Amino acid sequence: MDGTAARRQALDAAERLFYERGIRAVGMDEIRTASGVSLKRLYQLFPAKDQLVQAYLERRDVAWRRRLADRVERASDPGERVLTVFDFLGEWFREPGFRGCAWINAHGELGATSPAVAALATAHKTAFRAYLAGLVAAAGLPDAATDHLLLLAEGAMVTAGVFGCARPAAQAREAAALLLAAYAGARTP
Amino acid sequence: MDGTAARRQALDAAERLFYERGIRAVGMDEIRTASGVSLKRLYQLFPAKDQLVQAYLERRDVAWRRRLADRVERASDPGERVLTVFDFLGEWFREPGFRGCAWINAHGELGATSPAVAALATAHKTAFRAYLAGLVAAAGLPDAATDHLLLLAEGAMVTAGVFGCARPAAQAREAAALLLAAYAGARTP
DNA sequence: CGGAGCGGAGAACGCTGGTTCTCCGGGTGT
DNA sequence: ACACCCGGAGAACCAGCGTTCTCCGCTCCG
Repeated sequence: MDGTAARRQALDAAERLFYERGIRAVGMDEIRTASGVSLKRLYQLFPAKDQLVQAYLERRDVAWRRRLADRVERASDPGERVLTVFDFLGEWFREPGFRGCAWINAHGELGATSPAVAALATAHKTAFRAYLAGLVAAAGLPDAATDHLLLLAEGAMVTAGVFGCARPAAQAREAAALLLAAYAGARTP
Repeated sequence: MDGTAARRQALDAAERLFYERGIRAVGMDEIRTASGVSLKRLYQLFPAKDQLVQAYLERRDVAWRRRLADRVERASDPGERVLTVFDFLGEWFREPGFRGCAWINAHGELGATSPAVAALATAHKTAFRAYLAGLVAAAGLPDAATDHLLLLAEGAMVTAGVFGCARPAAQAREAAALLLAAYAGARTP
């Protein structure tokens, strides 16, 4: 097994376990068992658990935002694209094992004690917000819409996580559609 | 020091430390030092850390919802009351040491391993939603408004927590005001 | 004044988990 | 064939922490 394969397997196991159970609840030993990568190798690849945690959050950030973008691009109308974000959320919430937003969870668990984790969480949310801002601009919506939609999306993530239910995605989509209509109404009264 | 005073001091210290740093990051020894309650007494009052955690979440739930209700009741107009929720959030976010919603954080950290914590988090959010539903009904708004407002409020809490900034409260209030106008417009077009 | 019980301080205990070390087998170059 | 290196398995080490125990002084009652 070469280095990149070991790295991938380690990150796969770490991602599954950290997300499923929380970061501090998972020991390195368990990651070794789940990944089949020996402790020695694990510590060569990631000299401390912290770094494995950071690599997990970074890789998941890239993958999550690519999945979002892929899903959104299946809609062609700029106005529709904004709402597609909430369809994506609904599909995500329905996946088995969904347990809320990994960055919100990591921030709540470790944000106070690990500046690196806190920074990765804000970086992820900043990137998500920037992506939304692009959709909002392309749809000709007012700038304020970015933050309104961000709040609906974040609210849907936590609510779905805490209640273990996908409905918040549809409710957020409804609210977003009402807001979109309200912006349009205000522009051309 | 009698039992109820010791209990209060223990919970005060636990609440401050658990909220500030995360639950697993705080040891019983630290709670003893911060509260001045001996370990022996601590374990008489709360036979295990779990129970102290649950008592913390329960007491904070009551206090938080009372503060919310007190703040909202300062507005008299039913429509205004709904928006006052977001003013309350803004004041909360601005308090020194604000670090997001305690129940969202606890759920992210322990929800997967402690059914009791998960249940307390959903109970708190259910109670908050029920309170919103009362305000929505009193204002004559459609039922769907409850969940829309809930999502905005939850989104504001996480966003303020992750970015360490109070603006999301004002943005959520803006979005809520737009939604309120949209409901009114739909009812009397 | 003496003993008994209560409570505090902090040590002790056992377990968990992050990190390192030891031992060993298997492949490789000469 | 033989020395050598790489990597795996798992033990070992050490610190932190939940929980319990020991010792001691104080107070309260006879």
